Amino acid sequence: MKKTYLGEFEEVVLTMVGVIGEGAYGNRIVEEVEKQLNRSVNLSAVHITLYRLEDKGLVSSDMGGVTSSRGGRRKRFFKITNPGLAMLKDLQEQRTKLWKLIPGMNSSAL
Amino acid sequence: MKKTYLGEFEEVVLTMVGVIGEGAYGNRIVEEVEKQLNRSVNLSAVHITLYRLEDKGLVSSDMGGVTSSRGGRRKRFFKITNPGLAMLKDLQEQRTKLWKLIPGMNSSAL
DNA sequence: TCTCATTTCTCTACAGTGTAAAGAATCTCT
DNA sequence: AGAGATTCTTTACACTGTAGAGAAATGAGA
Repeated sequence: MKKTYLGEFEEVVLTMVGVIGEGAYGNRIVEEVEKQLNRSVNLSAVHITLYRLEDKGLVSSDMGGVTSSRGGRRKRFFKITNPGLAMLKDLQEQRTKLWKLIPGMNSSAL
Repeated sequence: MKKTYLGEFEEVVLTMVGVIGEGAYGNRIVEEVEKQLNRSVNLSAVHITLYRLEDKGLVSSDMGGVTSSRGGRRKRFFKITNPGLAMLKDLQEQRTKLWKLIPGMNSSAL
């Protein structure tokens, strides 16, 4: 649990963990980012970012069971914490407020 | 004009330039950030960020006239460009879409 | 006009974040 | 037990966040 500041990609990953809900882990998050944002990302970029989020207390993790149908290392599952959700809400509130003050921004898009 | 990626503080500054509209310059932006986000920022942090935004073509700048009532160096005024506004719109659209997918997020806050 | 105080911009520096690549660990199947 | 598959972990470096020092330009007063 370090600073409370959140970088751009950290916010993306945190958001995806929230969107996925149960069963969020490395490759699943990569797929979700590519599907939702149409943006290619690296698996280890996601992992290192998840660790940083965990250091900040915004996500928590535990190792999954040995239920894999196919071979491979055990998955580490992540889920968003209450502070993590609160941070997303703060960002949401902050931005919606500001967007309404910018001429040329379409408020009805909200 | 370099990459198109936008960091967290870069987005804040870009947004403020959009909010202020006419007459956005260093100290004015500092004040606006502290007022809107209740967050203390350094003047040179704002400046270096403005230059990076200008490199990316998201804001443009020109020097102000000699109309200062009190002494001091001339101001450099910044304004948001069309690509800059388009980027904010993209971010807005992207996030509102994702927020609606997260259980526990209040969509009515939008 | 010269110096001073004021205001703002510019440069330098370093920690934090974004991203990729290489490698280690652990599982299933034969 | 060995081979292949899948995922996690470590290492590394460019980009972004932030602060501090200092240079430049303007108005006021001696």
